[in-house]
Amino acid sequence: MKIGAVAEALGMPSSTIRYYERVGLIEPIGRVAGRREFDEQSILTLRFLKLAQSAGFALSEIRQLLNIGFGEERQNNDWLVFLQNKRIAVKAQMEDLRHMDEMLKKFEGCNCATLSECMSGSSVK
Amino acid sequence: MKIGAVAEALGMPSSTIRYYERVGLIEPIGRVAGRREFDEQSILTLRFLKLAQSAGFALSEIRQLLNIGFGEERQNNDWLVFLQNKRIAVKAQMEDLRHMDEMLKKFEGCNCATLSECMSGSSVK
DNA sequence: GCTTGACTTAAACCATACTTCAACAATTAT
DNA sequence: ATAATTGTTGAAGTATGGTTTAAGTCAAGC
Repeated sequence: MKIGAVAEALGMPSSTIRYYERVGLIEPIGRVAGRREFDEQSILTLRFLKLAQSAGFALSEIRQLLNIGFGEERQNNDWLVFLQNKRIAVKAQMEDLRHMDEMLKKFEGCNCATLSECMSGSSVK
Repeated sequence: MKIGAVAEALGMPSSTIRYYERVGLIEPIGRVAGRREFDEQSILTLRFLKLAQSAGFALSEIRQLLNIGFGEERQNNDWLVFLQNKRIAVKAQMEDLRHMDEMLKKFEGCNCATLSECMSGSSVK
């Protein structure tokens, strides 16, 4: 699959994909006559990148996930610690969002004249 | 309460608070002898700002929440639509995070040699 | 043989969110 | 009283993150 098709399929510009390769987020893509030829694996990695990004991960974090995740480093427990910390961060983020949603819900239903009134009211801490 | 004390209390630099006022995120703070004097209301707004921010809202979104939330515009239903959209976005974000957490959990427990293997496996779509 | 898509590297761009500066004024501590 | 601290302004600068573009070349397919 050539870069244009991949870009189309994943909904990201080719330039971005080239950039990801350039900065080492994805493995160097094999060339056929100088053109990148993507296999399932690299496309999956790009898909993962997109998902992780939309979940709020920075490219630098995704890089860590991709780099230290598979291979020899897997044996030591840095990886495990890293993952656990990430999961804690994800849960904290979800907690923030839950809290925010509660607040929005309160806003939706209330008749407060000011934000302060709303925030100091019962259901929003 | 003066800016230094507020900054201290909320854990944000004074410069940031001045910036928020400058760009209109918070109401102009009344001055006493040229110095800002913060009341409960403005401190609550700052608190809200911090919370919303940690929940992943951009300042531009927070601005909308603060600007169109209270006052006459409250009467029309733009506000309601806006809130509903925000809540949908929040839920979508939570969904992404849930998905990400599932993936991280999978990584934690698996022995896959590659990310692709891991991602194409059973529990991660 | 020309359009289309891809290639390279370096530099440019855009957005977000602050932060710093200079120069001066008011407050507070000694 | 005077020195140290804290505050004021507006404008410009910085940091980070993530692309995107420019300029020039190359190869493939119609």
